[in-house]
Amino acid sequence: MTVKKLRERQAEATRELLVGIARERFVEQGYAATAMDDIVQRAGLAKGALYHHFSGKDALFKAVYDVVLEETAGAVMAAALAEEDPWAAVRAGLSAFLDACLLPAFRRIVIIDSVTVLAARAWDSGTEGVELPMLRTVLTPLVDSDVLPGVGLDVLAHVALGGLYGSALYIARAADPEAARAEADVVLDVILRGVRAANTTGDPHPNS
Amino acid sequence: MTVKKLRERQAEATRELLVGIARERFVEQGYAATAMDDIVQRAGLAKGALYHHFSGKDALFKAVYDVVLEETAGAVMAAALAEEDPWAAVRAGLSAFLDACLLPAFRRIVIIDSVTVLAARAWDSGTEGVELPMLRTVLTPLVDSDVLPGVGLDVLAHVALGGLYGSALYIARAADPEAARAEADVVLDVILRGVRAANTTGDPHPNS
DNA sequence: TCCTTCACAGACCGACGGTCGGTCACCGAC
DNA sequence: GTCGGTGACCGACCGTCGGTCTGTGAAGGA
Repeated sequence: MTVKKLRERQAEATRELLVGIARERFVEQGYAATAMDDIVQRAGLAKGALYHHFSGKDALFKAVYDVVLEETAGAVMAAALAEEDPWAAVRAGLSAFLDACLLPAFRRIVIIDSVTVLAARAWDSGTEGVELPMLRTVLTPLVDSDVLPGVGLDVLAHVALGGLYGSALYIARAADPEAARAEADVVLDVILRGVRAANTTGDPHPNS
Repeated sequence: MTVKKLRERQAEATRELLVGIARERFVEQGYAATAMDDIVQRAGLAKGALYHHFSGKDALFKAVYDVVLEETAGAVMAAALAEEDPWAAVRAGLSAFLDACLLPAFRRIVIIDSVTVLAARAWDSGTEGVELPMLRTVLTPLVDSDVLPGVGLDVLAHVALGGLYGSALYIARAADPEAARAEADVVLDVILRGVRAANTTGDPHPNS
């Protein structure tokens, strides 16, 4: 199956070319301000080619979105799964996420535009993204064990994701992203340690 | 000044009419799917009238956004300011916010569409919304006092706002909004009590 | 070699956001 | 009152953009 026919390879190449150009434009100008004609022209193709590979503008965005998301999701999951302790895993994933927030592509595609563009498709229907399952994986040990009693996994994942997005926006707005990242780190750490200390039995919480 | 000329009253009336119709359409179909022609036709006016009052589609949305936001922001602030204790104020405002999340207008306009539509205008420039100052007001006592040491007010407000948005999205997606609201309430309460207990000196945190 | 398949071309369409010259009712000045 | 100015509103028009449709030429199995 690694041996592909010439036609398939060419088609895949143009598809990736289109996704690449689209990604560049979406990140730079945003979804609404990017014209399909512009993408097509920069790729040296005609509109027919684009619509042969993607059913519409939103589908093209979705393809870009998937690539960008997978790039960071992989790093975050890897960081989290490398830890044994559930709390440490959360902490590590959180740090990896904040690193991702320093990348313009992640901010523009995943944080800003995805909400509106994919609203009708991914949320109203049963489809789900990658972030929530990811968060669920990381948070499950906390809910399953005796800590955090009576807390729904889904709600917790949503609230956590929201908090992460909030910090992402703060970093996105800041003049100095690096410094903002450090600030966000402090806040998230305080919240994390707070929840941990208050809901852990038999653990003398370190106060300073 | 309550005595207004006929022309002014008429103009204001049409302006409010347009905002009302626009709000209805934006909430029902979302920003992108709503056509200016449709709004104009439903209002029984011509396009010229609309563009006489609003510089563009985004300006019209901003007007709707301001109205919707002010409606809920007033309720949230009132609930928060009615409390003496800072933590109780946060708790009360939080509850009022979750109530607001049950309203479709707030979800669609403020949570979903505002992020993208007002992105270029409100974020890149120095302009700020109403939510963040509001949150800052509520959170200032916590940061100023000895609790939550070393935490930046702005970051905390952003993360808190994000968490609230996350819960809002969870409620928006849920089949049973009322039940979802209750779930979100539990999660936010756990986080709140956690942070409070872990960072309050001389307060024996109630564990159950 | 033929002929099916398919990636790709590019002219075309309808819809939508936005513009602009024109019209007419209102309002202050004399 | 009437007269000139103002401004709310009209609606035809334009440019752009997402999306469609028919065509075409090369790839590849028979």
